[in-house]
Amino acid sequence: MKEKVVGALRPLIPEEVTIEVTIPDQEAFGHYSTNVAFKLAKTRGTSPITIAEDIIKKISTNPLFSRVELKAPGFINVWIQDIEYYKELDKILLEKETYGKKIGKKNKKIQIEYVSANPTGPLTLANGRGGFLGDALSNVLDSQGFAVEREYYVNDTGNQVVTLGKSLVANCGHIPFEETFYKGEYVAEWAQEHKEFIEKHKDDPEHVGRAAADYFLSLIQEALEKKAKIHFDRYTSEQKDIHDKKYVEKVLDVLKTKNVVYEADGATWFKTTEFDDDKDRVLITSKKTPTYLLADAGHYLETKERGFYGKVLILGPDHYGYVARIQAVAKILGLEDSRVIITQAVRLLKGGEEMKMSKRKGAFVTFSELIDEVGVDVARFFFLMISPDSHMDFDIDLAREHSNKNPVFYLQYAFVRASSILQKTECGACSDYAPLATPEDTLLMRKLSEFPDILEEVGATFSVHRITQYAGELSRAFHNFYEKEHVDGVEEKTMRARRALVEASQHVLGNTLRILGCSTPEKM
RNA sequence: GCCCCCGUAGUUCAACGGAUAGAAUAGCUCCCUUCUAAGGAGUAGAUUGAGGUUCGAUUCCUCGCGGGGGUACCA
Repeated sequence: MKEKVVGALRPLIPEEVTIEVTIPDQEAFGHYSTNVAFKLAKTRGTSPITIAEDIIKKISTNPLFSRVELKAPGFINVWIQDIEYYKELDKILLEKETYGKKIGKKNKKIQIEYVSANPTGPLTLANGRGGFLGDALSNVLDSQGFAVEREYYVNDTGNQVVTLGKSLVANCGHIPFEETFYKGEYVAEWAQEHKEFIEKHKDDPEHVGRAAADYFLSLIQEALEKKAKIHFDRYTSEQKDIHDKKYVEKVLDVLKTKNVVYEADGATWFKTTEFDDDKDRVLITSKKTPTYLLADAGHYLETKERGFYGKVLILGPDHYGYVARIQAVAKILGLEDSRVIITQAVRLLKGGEEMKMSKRKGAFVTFSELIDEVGVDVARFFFLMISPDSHMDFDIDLAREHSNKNPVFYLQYAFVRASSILQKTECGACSDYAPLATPEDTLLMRKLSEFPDILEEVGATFSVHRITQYAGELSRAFHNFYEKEHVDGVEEKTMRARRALVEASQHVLGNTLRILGCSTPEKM
């Protein structure tokens, strides 16, 4: 609907001025509102009022609007003709679960990499936050016509695997324990269960580490796919897909041809300072081992070679320092659209006191445990409500209490109520929506039509939490409608119109839940 | 030290530079002969401080004050 409003204004506004159209928080200011008059006033040197008056004169005859109004100091507020909303209802009833999706060729390949937790232990809450975000963002981009690949990059080789192996060997008492080793319960458990295996391979910690890593990865996969419903198209193996396929060597050659590589102090460096980094970074150490940056660069090259025009990398707060250098890689390789989203920390509280999460120290509540505690829909919705930039406090003691009061139930309950009405009423198709005249009817009707606009906006800005916001507004509109208006037991024409409205609501409520990755229960 | 994020109701979070700063939850008052009360109506409650830019600042800039994270030839 927003698109139509912009379309009506477009011919009147110079091309270089972007037209912003918002939905005012109160109906007295119109269904839609724009501030273009303010923007034009700046360049033209006339008052916003004069400009707005001029624009209003020209659009007031447009059949799209039922009313157009100037509001001081220069807002242009418009009301949409009912017929436009009726058309939208028809569209929803026709398109059903595809309403809001952009159909057509999916020729833009974009890769979303998320979680990518090292297989050295269970998933943390921070991993989960990025996981939910990546999963939901993938759903949105998919709906907006991108060919999305959901990727988990598995660091299944290198130093940390050796360290994990050594931690296990040390756990069985074959070598002394060192400060850098992994300490969690999970390490001790695995060591206990594989005593003989570890003893046999105690001189090859990498072998031990790899076996354990394989096991931890299988646990992670199970927790993600089955429990958290966070899905991936591809688990890319650093060893098999990058090292074995020579991407490390290949990318080094590429970087060299771009003149951004030099030798110093026996190491090979990448001139990332030319790309807003604080300092240059090492690609190959003086001991002639490649760093993770080089392997990751190989990974980016592999993505680029498989035809992706863009990549979104979702990382936890501990990887902030990595952004500049990986963006340098993306730029050099010519990846058209490379974005990095840093999710801020999830602070875990217990009875109001902070609990430190640390894989190495082993003191933490895992992502799986959280889901066991509150359920996947609640955890997902709660995490997705919050902007990735916000630090997040999660009190595990209040978790169950939160779960009983979580807004996701409010949304699901609206869906259940809609489904229930549809089951209990029966009538033919509706051809006349005019009986939808009460404030509750029309507010709900208008709210439904916002759904495609929200998806489009999130597709462009990646602000997934806007969807959970919208979900709250939509379900509120529905519950209000449900309380005040009846479908059953009213006059035939009204019943037909209302039932159609309920059916449309059920589709949009369902679509909202599905795009967030939450379930759509028929009963609660 | 330097870099990044955050600071909004008692609490957890919203608010492309827009209009009377929104929700949820906790509190208080009401509403179940009604398509599921996991609901609805009402009430009370907030922008860390000082400057600046602007017609307009929670939002942008500067400086404080708080909290978190990052600053390896580790990953």
